[in-house]
Amino acid sequence: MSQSVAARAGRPRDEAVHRAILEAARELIGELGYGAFSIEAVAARANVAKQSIYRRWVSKGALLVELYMSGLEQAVAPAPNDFARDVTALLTQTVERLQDPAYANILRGLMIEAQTDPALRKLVLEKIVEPRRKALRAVISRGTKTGDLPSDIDVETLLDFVFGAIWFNLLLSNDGVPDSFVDDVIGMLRRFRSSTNRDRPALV
Amino acid sequence: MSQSVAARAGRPRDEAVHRAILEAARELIGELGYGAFSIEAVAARANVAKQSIYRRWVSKGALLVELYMSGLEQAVAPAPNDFARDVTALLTQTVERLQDPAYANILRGLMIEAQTDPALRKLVLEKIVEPRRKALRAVISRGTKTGDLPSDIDVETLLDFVFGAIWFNLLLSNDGVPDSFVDDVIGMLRRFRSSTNRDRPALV
Amino acid sequence: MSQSVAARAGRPRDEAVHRAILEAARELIGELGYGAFSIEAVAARANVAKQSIYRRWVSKGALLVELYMSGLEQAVAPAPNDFARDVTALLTQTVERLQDPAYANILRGLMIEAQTDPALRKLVLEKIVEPRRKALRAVISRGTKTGDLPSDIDVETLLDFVFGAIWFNLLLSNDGVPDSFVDDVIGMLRRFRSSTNRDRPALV
Amino acid sequence: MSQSVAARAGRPRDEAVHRAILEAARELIGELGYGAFSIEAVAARANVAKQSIYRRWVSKGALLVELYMSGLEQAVAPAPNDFARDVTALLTQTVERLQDPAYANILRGLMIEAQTDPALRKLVLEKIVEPRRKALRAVISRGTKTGDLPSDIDVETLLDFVFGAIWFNLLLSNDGVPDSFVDDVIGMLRRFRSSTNRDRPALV
DNA sequence: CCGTAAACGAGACGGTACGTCCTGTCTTCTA
DNA sequence: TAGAAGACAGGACGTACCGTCTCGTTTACGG
Repeated sequence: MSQSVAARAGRPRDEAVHRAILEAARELIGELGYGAFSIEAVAARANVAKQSIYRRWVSKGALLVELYMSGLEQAVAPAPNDFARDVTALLTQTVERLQDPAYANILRGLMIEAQTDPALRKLVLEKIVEPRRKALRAVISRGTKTGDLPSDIDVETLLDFVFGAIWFNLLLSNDGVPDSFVDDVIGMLRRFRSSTNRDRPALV
Repeated sequence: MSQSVAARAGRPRDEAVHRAILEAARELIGELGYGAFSIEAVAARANVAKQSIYRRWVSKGALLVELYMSGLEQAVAPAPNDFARDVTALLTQTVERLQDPAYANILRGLMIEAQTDPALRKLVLEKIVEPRRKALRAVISRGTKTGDLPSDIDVETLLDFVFGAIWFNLLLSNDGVPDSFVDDVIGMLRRFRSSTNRDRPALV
Repeated sequence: MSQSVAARAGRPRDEAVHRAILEAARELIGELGYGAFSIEAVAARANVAKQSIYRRWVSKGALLVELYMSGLEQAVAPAPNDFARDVTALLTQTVERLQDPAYANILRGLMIEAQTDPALRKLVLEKIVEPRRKALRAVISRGTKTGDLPSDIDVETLLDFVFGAIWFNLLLSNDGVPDSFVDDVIGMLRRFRSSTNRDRPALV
Repeated sequence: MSQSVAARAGRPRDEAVHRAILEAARELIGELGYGAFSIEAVAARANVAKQSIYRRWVSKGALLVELYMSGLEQAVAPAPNDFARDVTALLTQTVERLQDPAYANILRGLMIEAQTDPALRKLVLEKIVEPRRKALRAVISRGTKTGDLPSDIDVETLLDFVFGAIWFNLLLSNDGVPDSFVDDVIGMLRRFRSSTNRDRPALV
């Protein structure tokens, strides 16, 4: 929680080393895939000692997390205007990033590592998964207020649906997340809207 | 012609060896997780030569596929009565299997291996993913005819939602697929129900 | 010692198989050297079952022995005329056979196998080493009678010298047994002769 | 310039590891023979990673070479007094070392490996064979000057004889190099002695 | 001429060792 | 202390052969 890192004794970490590692890692995983992504390979490509990597990240997974985050532009909160446009903006941002093989492979690698590293699994949830869910949760929440979604929609399950589908396509499908994905989701969300309008009165 | 498979020359594969491997593998992955699942460990526990494993399966992943399938009872087609009950039956079967740590770990392992093995990814889709999708697709299809679901629902995206959510929970969530999952899905599906008839025109 | 093998029940050994194995073995060891000479490789090249090899020879070494002997023409006893010519004839025969890479490699292989197989070591001594020594021993013996060699020469050590030098060159030298070898030996043997003539009278 | 070898970067090789490997190797090959001498066995007995062996020696044979040399006391040049005593001293040293099963097995192993490894064959010649030949060559050379040997003796063939006989007995004979060997050689060398002066013309 | 019995191709099997790769830690020298 | 370099114990990989075994099929001979 201490923000300004207490200046430690001795030689300070070299920022250039940090960057060189991230760059080498991104190249490797982007060009050759996760299979070629080993600490040794990264160190070799970055002309850096293995120890310099372990000094900064506790595991391959931790490096992947930073690798994923380092390229993230500040996620701009969508101007709250139109529900469909907000959803589209949010998901398009996510999906487009997955067109980049580097990003896609980083996420694949994170998923692999998380399976045998509980600490990393937690980290992935906190740093990568939850922020995205939070953003979509906010949009959905606004949608329930504008009537674009039923007010009693099961938000968490809906989030599981949407992000689950993205992960699934990323990890298993032949062509990654399909181009039509965002539209498809919008199409599904529209289904809920109407159910609100007409059903609800009849039932309650 | 009644001889379905021409008897190959040479000593036939020993069925007991086959079983011993699968059993050892299931024990290892069930008790110690995917991290302990190495060909060497399986061979050692099964009292079998490594080569006897490589002779049967081209990769760790291929073994995992058979491991997953070997325990599958014939999937009984649900008696086509009630939509909600059919969905419940189908998903409960799937979700309950994931309570078994062995099955869950097998699927986690498959996901890991599939990331660096395109042939395996295809195999997983064909042998594991698609059959389940097919089953749910059939139930959904019946649902559209009985009016439980709108007839123009986007079936494939819906399947992505449901199975994506399952995979996501299996791979990343703290507690695996939640107990309420099947009910949650039913709840979501109900949202679509009455929307079928004629609210589309009103919206578009 | 029973010469006519008692006719056993069952299918008799196939002589063609026998020959095919020897032929394949000779090709392999001649062309690719002893490193490529494995039972599996021989069986594969001969289109023969491994068992058919083990049925005939207890070990790789035993096969090598037969391989070595199978090509040996009956060693003609040199007509007892001139000492130097007898020695030359005998050694030339030996040395020339070693020009054939197949023979040379067979002997190298035999030496290798003999190091870890006492039974084979004995066999090599009996079947390959001793016959040659016996032949040279006879020539030397005649030489002592004709005065070409001193009568009290240490025959066994002399045999060790000559055949030791051959083995040494075969196994370690850059170019195998040198072309001049037979002449060199004759030259050395001549040294002994003269010692007889002059020393002996003075000494005895 | 006093720093004979530029200190290489990185952690230096651990001298204790080096010794542990040699010791384990010597024990194995001495007690159990060359058949038990595998890199894996050596690593296991030395409590050392296989890689630590491969890092130091390119092959089993290279390790054997060092193993052979590591125990060699500085070969003291024999005080040039009596020819027979010099020869005796030199050969006794060689032969006695072969009484040690470890040394004998090391040389047997070297011979085995050299047959399929040309680089090793060269190394054995350079590091093991040639130094011994050089030593005996020097003694012989002195012998020709003192009249103990004819001045025009064929030195290299003589060396082939002596060392060939040693190798031959080491590799194939029932009891290794015989106890009488050194005396036998001396006896043979004496044969040459008086032949030096002028019997050549008489013979040719 | 029919059954017994071994030979035969084929290839499975338990084992052992190979040489390589990578992990995460360590030890050195040089900033 | 950081950093490059690389050693280290350990673990697993996938491959190659070993010598034995178990199949189905073939080929003699002896009753």
